[in-house]
Amino acid sequence: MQALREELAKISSIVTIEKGTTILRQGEYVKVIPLLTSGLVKVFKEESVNGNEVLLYYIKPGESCVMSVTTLIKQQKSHVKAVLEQDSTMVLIPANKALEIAKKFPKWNEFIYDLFSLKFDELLDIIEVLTFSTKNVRLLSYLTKEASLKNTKVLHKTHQQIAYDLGSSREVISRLLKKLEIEGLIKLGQGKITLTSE
Amino acid sequence: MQALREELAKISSIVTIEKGTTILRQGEYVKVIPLLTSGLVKVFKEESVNGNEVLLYYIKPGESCVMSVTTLIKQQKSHVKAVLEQDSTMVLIPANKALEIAKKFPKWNEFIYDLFSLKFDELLDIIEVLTFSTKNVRLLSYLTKEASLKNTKVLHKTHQQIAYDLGSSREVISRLLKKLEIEGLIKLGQGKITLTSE
DNA sequence: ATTCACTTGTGACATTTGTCACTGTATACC
DNA sequence: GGTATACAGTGACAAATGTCACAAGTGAAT
Repeated sequence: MQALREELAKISSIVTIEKGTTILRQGEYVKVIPLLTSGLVKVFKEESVNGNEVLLYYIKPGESCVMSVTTLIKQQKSHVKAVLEQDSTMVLIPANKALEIAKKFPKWNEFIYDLFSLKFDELLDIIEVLTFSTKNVRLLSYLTKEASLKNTKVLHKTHQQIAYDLGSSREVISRLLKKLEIEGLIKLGQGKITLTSE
Repeated sequence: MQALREELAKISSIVTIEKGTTILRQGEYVKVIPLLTSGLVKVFKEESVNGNEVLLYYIKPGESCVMSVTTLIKQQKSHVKAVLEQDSTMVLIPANKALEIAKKFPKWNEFIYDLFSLKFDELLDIIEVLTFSTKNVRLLSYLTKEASLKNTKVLHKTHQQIAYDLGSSREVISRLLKKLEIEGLIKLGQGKITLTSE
């Protein structure tokens, strides 16, 4: 594992990129495999026709972008979009070196498998909720996940932003949030949502 | 690649299992990695509370079950259910040998990565349709995928079966199918749906 | 204190989906 | 032919969601 770290340090570059930057566009080819060391990345699926999008999952520090890995191997265009949610630092592994790494270090494959499994499970959860639940369940699950990720009870988000993440409309989100507030699960403020843990 | 095949032949057993058998249950631990040589396997996600389920994707001949691979590596319970849609033959790779294989044959990892990428994309498609489209789009996409998979224009399915696969109800599916028939996209018969390709 | 931009609330309405309670129709088997 | 049995159609209704058109609130800057 130490050897792997040294090898990566040798062939990779480290960059810091600012919040809001799109580091991977849908339809683009992958040139590097990013390994996040600090910050947070959101991964979206864009609707093929309109410009709408849904949040799929986050990439946290210590994780990489599994989609980069596969699109690299299969030489195909990316089917997702990745945007920095916070200023982030990442190690960039050049595409051509990544395959060698995988061959030389079995640990690397285990790492990737682990990630795949994690993200696969997150997609499964989304599909389950989308299929069997109403939007307020989806919304609540989004809020709690968001809160645990940022490690806070207070989310600084507008209803519109949430609507984008969930592929819904602002009015619907507003109404549902209001309901959740009435149920006592959250407290609403301007551009701010507080989870009331009970 | 030849060496890999020989190695697999040495350590694995081949079995033929009949249609309808559940080869992997949700919550169960994985003991073998199946490699399908003939037949067809459906993979479902079950709702955690009720018994409802959604079809996620199929495993075709030449493919393996990616969920088996990761749940094996991570030693976790399966989050999906796999049922034989047709009588199927498969090579069973013992769990303890699978890791050795992965280390010895880089090709094996590539194979798994490819599969992962494929199935990941299918999940993304489902999420996209669930988020941005109505059920009739989802239904149509289901029917065409089903038809291309079985390589026929005639599907032998009842409305109830389709409802189960999509996690919906029979009445809804019936109504939507009727609409699709009026639009001229399909022709309905008892337990039978014919796609009219134009 | 006023203004302005951003954010949120709201009522009305159309669609979509799910559910219930039936009715009608094929098909196979006797 | 008659009759089960599985399969499909239907009407009525409620709930969920999306959309439109505004109204109202909030907070920062001047």
